[in-house]
Amino acid sequence: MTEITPELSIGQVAERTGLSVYTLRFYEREGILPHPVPRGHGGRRVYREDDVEWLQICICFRAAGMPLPAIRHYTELVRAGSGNEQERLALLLGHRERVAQQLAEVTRCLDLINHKIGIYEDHLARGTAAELWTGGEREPVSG
Amino acid sequence: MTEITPELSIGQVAERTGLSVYTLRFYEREGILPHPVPRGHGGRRVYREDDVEWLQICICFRAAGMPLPAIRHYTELVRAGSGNEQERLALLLGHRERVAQQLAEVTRCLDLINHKIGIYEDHLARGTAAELWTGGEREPVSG
DNA sequence: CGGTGAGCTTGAGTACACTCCAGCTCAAGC
DNA sequence: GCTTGAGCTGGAGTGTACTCAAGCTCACCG
Repeated sequence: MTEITPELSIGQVAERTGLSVYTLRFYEREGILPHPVPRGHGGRRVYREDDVEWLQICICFRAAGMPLPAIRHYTELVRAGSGNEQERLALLLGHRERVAQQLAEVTRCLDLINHKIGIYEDHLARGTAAELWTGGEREPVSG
Repeated sequence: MTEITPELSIGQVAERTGLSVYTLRFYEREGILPHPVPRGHGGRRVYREDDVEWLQICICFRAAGMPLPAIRHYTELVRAGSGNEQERLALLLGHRERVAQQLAEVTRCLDLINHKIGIYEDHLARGTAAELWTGGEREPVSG
């Protein structure tokens, strides 16, 4: 199914994920990967495409504000194998709620920024910029 | 226009904004407020509703991942008065881009979580949970 | 066979954003 | 008049998530 390249060095994983090699080693120490990365010649880490995919999920979780301990917790559940799917589901549901909240917050912020940008563009266009602080600047909040 | 309460203590501002008094003092030190907070009897900070509004904007910016130095920069432009509206606009436009990116990322993450939740709910409903890791777990990434 | 480059480990250092402590001042209540 | 509570200052401490340093091993290249 897959093309080739079953094995990846830490440098290649860094390149693919955008994480630094430092961070990859750090994540391994932190138990963020569902299994210890096997070592090849000279003790070098040997990653596989699976690991890159997993890391991309983790990156996504991180981007949504999931702290490393929570990711580790999820990882541990997966590592423990089947039998705890309820728990995994609960964890995901909880996280979904937090992400949805964050999404709402960020959206609200974007609205605010757009509103402010509109005011600045408007006033700059007609040269009434001097009144921005006492007039327009406060508008987004109070109204 | 406003009801009453033209003056607020740091404790009241903390209550209204959800920030701690520590954070409020910290933000002042960091130059996050557009003017030094005046002091009343016994050197106590005297805030006004304006400040609460400004802080709420800052909280919004923070929630969208704007670092404190960037907020300070914006604050400084506002503090400097009129004449730098182009710069403020540029700053806002730049920040909007970052926020939009973050929004896309968080949305993508929410999709991923929803996808995973769907898989777990599905499999739990029909008792095929044992195959999740080798089957469903990787699906959200590879497909 | 010496240098370069990628990787290894342990452990320390950094950046950011708070968070708290010690020791102080007031004002009000009992 | 003493305690309590809210606030003050300067500076130290904390938690999170990296990030880097020192000193090492290999494999490869000229």
